[in-house]
Amino acid sequence: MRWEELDQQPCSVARALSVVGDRWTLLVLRDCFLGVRRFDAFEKRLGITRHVLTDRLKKLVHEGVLYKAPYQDKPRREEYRLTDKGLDLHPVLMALVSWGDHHMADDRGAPIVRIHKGCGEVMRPVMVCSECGEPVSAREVKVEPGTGWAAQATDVMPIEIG
Amino acid sequence: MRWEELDQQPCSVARALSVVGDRWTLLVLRDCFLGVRRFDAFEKRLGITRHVLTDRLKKLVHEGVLYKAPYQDKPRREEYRLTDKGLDLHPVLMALVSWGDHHMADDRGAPIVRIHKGCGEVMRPVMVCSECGEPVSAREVKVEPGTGWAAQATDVMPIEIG
DNA sequence: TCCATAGGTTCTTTTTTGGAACCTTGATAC
DNA sequence: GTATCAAGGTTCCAAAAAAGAACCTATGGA
Repeated sequence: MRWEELDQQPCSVARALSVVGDRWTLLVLRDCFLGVRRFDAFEKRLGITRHVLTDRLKKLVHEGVLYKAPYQDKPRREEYRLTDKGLDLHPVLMALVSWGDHHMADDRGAPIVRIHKGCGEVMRPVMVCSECGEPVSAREVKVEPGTGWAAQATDVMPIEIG
Repeated sequence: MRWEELDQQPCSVARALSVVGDRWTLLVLRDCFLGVRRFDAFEKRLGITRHVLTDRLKKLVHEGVLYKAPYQDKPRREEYRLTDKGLDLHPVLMALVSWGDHHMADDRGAPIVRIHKGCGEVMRPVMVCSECGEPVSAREVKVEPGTGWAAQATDVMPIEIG
């Protein structure tokens, strides 16, 4: 499979990664969630080349994850903001943050802490089951083909992890 | 910032992405969570080139996300399995699945469904606050520097998203 | 002897990045 | 009026990474 065919796979992970799965995209989105909106701010913070930044922002707008909103005329300037589709990526960033805090932090601890406005406490994100509310780990989830499953000769049925 | 310097950033997202943030790594891990363990199985399922697959598996072993376990002698063969550090990436994959199911599915619905063994129901993963147990969305989280924060001239303080 | 299998390595070509310079529109300084 | 600056790009070239195919090694079987 070529990278460009990813979005046609019968797999939500593959389809999601076809949008956010390349080198800089999730870092651009991290900055979006931190409130960064302008081209030169992304450039300065990320140290990304302008060429690549242009490309990633265009792609994210095209996919409906960001939208361009004018913030002045004469000369016209536009900034990039998260759409609802983009805001829905928050759990992905939170999951990465959580893993990074746990497994990649140095001895000084987490560089950034998150406070849940609802309860006012410093929080960790926890993944729970939508049905029973219990935290879910890898071994507690079984996968099965769903309605969108279209088996192809090259597909391998998912099996359970041991 | 060059891509290779990502792991030195004072940001858990950047550090996490320095391990799993390139083109094929998260797809390799998806297959690990589905029970795939052998080189040729990854190759057939992903359609990735052998060169890139070798490189990604080596990197994941080096980072402690996978480990090699022998499954036969004469000739010696080894398979790749998730370590605890690797299993902890499950929420990242779940978050991507959830977003993909919601925003990238075609009209046939999700290709794969997940069943929570604990309650037996078809589940969606939900991100909740570790302190109060309520679901958290992007707008309900405030970020602040933590103990590992080491401000540098080029750093920009996180601001709240609007 | 010939073929197959698992797990790679090597080679060449095509795409992506990195890095720097240049362009455009208007605002402001001299 | 000329010079400079800012934001948000585009263009060009070199370096790095990925795609695609062929080759290598150890063993086992027909």
